[in-house]
Amino acid sequence: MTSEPESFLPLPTAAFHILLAVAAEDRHGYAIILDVADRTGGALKLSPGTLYRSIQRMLEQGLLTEPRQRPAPELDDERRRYYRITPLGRSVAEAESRRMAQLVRMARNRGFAPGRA
Amino acid sequence: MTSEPESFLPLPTAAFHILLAVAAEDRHGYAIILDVADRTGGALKLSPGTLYRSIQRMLEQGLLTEPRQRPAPELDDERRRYYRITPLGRSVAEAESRRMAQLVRMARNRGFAPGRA
DNA sequence: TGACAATATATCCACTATGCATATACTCAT
DNA sequence: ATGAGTATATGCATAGTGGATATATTGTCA
Repeated sequence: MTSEPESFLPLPTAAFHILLAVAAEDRHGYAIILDVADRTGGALKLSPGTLYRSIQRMLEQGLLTEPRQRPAPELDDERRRYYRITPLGRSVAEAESRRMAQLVRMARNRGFAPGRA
Repeated sequence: MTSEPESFLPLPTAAFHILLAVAAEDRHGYAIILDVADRTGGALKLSPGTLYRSIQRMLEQGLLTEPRQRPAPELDDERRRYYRITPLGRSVAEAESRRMAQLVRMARNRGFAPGRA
């Protein structure tokens, strides 16, 4: 069995935001908090409890990996732990995107003025 | 204070599907289960535990009401309890639609091919 | 007729996800 | 040197969910 991306759906809000944060480049935990707050205009501030527990779970599930490579020492902060999205993480994020897009379409059909996505 | 629709976000998956189910017409619990299963092509089957507890919560929150009026006796099933969306429920569903549409847009920007919503 | 599936609502238990508080420790600006 | 900011981690309480179970009625069909 290939661990169907669909079996992870619906993805917890925090997990989806974390995947969005590391989509383009590796990021460490605190940088993820900042990225999410920034992207949502401050509407979603991940609490440390949610963030670090979500990351732990996602590492176990294989949605994230922790690359052993560190940035150049003069740019590094030893406290940081960096995270990278896996191919599975990418498929899951795509599946969740499709699920939500479909939900928005349903909402439009039922008269909840969507403001086209 | 007017009970900001945004304070309900993110809406639990079940709650959003329930609001979609009663958007156009009053429905009873079991009919909601069927509507959700039908709309999602069987992907989401609300369990009784989730459905009836969600409904209870949503009644308390003022997202749903239970109209006292029963269907004509010859069409009625006395066991049924019908639910209707409230104006607040409608605003909350609209706010959640906007939140999800925005999330889909973010996903597209970060390269998670969305299939336009 | 008798059995079984479907309709209909409700509660119990266990687990997951989340927020808030707390803890630790280092860095940076004033 | 004081405090804000950076950075990760855990403890505790609560909310949301699924699955099992319970109860009772209705419909199918062999």
